[in-house]
Amino acid sequence: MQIKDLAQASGVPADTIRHYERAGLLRPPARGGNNYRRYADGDVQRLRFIRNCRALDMSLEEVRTLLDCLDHPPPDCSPVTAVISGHLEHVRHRLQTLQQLERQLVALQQACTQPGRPDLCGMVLALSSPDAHDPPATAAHGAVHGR
Amino acid sequence: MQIKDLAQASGVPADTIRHYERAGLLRPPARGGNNYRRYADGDVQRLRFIRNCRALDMSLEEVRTLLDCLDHPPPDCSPVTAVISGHLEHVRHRLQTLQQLERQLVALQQACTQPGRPDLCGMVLALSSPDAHDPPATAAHGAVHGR
DNA sequence: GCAAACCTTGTAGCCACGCCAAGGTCAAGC
DNA sequence: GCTTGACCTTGGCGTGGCTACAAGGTTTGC
Repeated sequence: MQIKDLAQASGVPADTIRHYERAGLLRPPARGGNNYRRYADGDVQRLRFIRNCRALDMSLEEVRTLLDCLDHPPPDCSPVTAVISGHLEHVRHRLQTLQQLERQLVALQQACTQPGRPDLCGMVLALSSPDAHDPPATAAHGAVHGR
Repeated sequence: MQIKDLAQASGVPADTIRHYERAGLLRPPARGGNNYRRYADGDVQRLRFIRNCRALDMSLEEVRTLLDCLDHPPPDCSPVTAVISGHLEHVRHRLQTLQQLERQLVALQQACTQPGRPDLCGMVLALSSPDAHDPPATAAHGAVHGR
C-alpha cells in the first residue's frame, strides 16, 4: 500500500499523512526498495482515528495522548476520559466567548442609525470608544485552543 | 509620544504596534532625530479602534477594510455594514459547528460504559469507527476564520 | 523511448503575534 | 566623564496544522 492508497482509503491527503509522521502521530512506515513508504491495513484504522479526533477539533497533542493509550493501554481508561472532558471544557468555554461576540456584533449592527452617513455611523463611533469591548479581548481568542 | 507611551495609552504591546505597521494598519509614523517612532494623539484612537475590532475577533484584513472606510469615507457606510454582518455570519457558523461538537463530545463521554477497561472503552471504539464524525470535519475548522 | 503519474526530501507560506539578539540612544546617578 | 539601566531600532525565528511548492528519483503505460 503506497501513500496515495492510504490517502484514498482514509480520506487524509498524502501531504498531511507525511505531516502526521513528522509530528509523531504515525510511526515511520516500512520502506520498499525504491524508498517508497509501505503501509499496512492497520494504518488506515489509525488514520481514521486521527481524522475523527480532528473532526472533534482536538489538537494533535490531544490526539497523541489518545494514541498513546491505544499503543500502551493504561490500567484504566481515565487518561482518555481526561482528554475528552478537558476538550469538552475548551469547547464550552469557546462557545461562551462566541455567544458574547454574537451579542456584541448584533448590538453594533443596530448602532447604525444613519445609514447614509459613514461619519455619523454608530458602528464606527462605537468601535472608536476607549472602553468598548474589553472582556472578550482578555478571553481565549480564535480557535478552541489558545492561538 | 514614543512607542511605549502609545502602547500604554492604547493597551496594545509595542511589538504588536510594530506588527500592525508592517501589516499596513498603521501608517509609518514620523521619526525623531534618534530614529525613534513619534506618534500623535490620533494614533491612540486608531489603535483603540483596532483593538476593539480584534476583541470582536475580526481578522486584520477585516479591520483594514474598516480603517479604509475611516480614511476614505465612502458615500455611505455599507462597506462597514458588510464587514460587520459578514463577520457576524462567520461567528454564527462557528457557533453552530461548536454546538455540534459539544453534543458529540458529550455522547462520546457517555460511551464509556466499562470504566476499568480501556480496550473495551466505548470512546475508543467510537473514535475508531470508519464514519463516525464526518460532518464537522468538512465544516470550517478552528478559529472564526478558516485557518 | 518518452510522457505522465507517482514518489522522495526539503523548504516556505498562512495568521497574529511573541520573543530574542545585536546594536544604537538617552537620562540619572556617581 | 563613566556606568547603569531603560528605552529604542531592525531582523529573524517560533507557534499549529497544515498546504504548496521545487528539484529530483521511480514506475507505469503506450
